[in-house]
Amino acid sequence: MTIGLAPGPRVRKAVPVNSLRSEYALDDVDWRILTELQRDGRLSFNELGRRIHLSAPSVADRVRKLEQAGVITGYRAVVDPQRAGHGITAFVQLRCALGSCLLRTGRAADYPEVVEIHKLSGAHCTILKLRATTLAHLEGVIEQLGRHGEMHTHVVLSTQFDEPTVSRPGTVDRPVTPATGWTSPAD
Amino acid sequence: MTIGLAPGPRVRKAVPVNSLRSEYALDDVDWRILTELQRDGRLSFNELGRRIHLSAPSVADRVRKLEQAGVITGYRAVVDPQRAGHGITAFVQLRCALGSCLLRTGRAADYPEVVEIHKLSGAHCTILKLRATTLAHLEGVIEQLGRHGEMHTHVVLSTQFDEPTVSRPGTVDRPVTPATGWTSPAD
DNA sequence: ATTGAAATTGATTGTCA
DNA sequence: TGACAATCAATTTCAAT
Repeated sequence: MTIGLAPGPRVRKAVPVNSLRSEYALDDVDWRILTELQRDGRLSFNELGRRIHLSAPSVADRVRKLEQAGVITGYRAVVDPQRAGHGITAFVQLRCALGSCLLRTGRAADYPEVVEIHKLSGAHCTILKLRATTLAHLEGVIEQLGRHGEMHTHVVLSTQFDEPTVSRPGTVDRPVTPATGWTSPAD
Repeated sequence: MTIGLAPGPRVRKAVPVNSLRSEYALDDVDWRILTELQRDGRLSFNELGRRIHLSAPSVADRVRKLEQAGVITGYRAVVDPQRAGHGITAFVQLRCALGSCLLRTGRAADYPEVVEIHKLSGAHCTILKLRATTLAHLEGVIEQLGRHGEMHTHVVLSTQFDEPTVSRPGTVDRPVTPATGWTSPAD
């Protein structure tokens, strides 16, 4: 009963990552949809409508508009890095040498270990989030990256919280998701 | 055709976050499933099986095992923070005062703005990722957080890459997802 | 693990308020 | 815009090979 119940078609495509830079105004209904869909991205229009008290055709329309407006950029399964063999997480701050900035030269995205790249204000121009299988693995990546400039490495000992969910601006309804599934690399 | 095609049932529940600390060994098939499901979390067993050349019942079985093993922890819609009104992202490093460590006292998870909490090695004991609607908003949060210890704030100017996807350890098949939908707070 | 069949559920359409 | 009802299509699941 906990397991899958019923069959039925569901073929909505992942996401046409169309970028319409229109300022889509989100109302209450939109936010309820986003909340539910961030909690369970596989909800059917039927079930979703049931939860937010709206008819299936209506929610379908809303969802499509949210997708086309670029608010919803996709649907994905969330994989626990630990259980998938990527036990090590690290943050790397680096100040790029002018000529060899990682963002321009090395194509940091070429490293599968690089999960995030952000340009920052402050002394260090960039912060990277890395994910590696072992410390040895991490060491290798760090070594490679080191060529792109001065860097500071911070190895994550444990992750207390990691919830990409976007919540409604004026609301403090964080679903209090305890760090389930997130553990120390050493535990 | 780009839009939804066909109807059909799909009621698989979000995720029984059961924590079975069994070392589930992932083989090639598992990784192909994870890859596809991370790309499109709404794939049906049929379509998924079609893509990895496996029968629907088989993939269903696999997926269920991956869920129960805690490898797949959920399915969620991905929302673009920018388009959802959260234009500001920031990293905060803080060294907790012994008595008032954020992780123990303040329940950092109570702040909806706190999206990630990691304990670190190195001088600063913790790194937080924040998400706010405006700089003023961020300022307020920072101020609150400041009571928990010495901290360094880094505001994200732009995000080049943000792909939570977990890739197969030995593989370098990163889908080269350009920073679509990720832009500077100021653009 | 695959193939087949049955049952169920979901998506979509058109119409009305 | 949303709700309702009906049609159609695809999926899930179960059985047996």
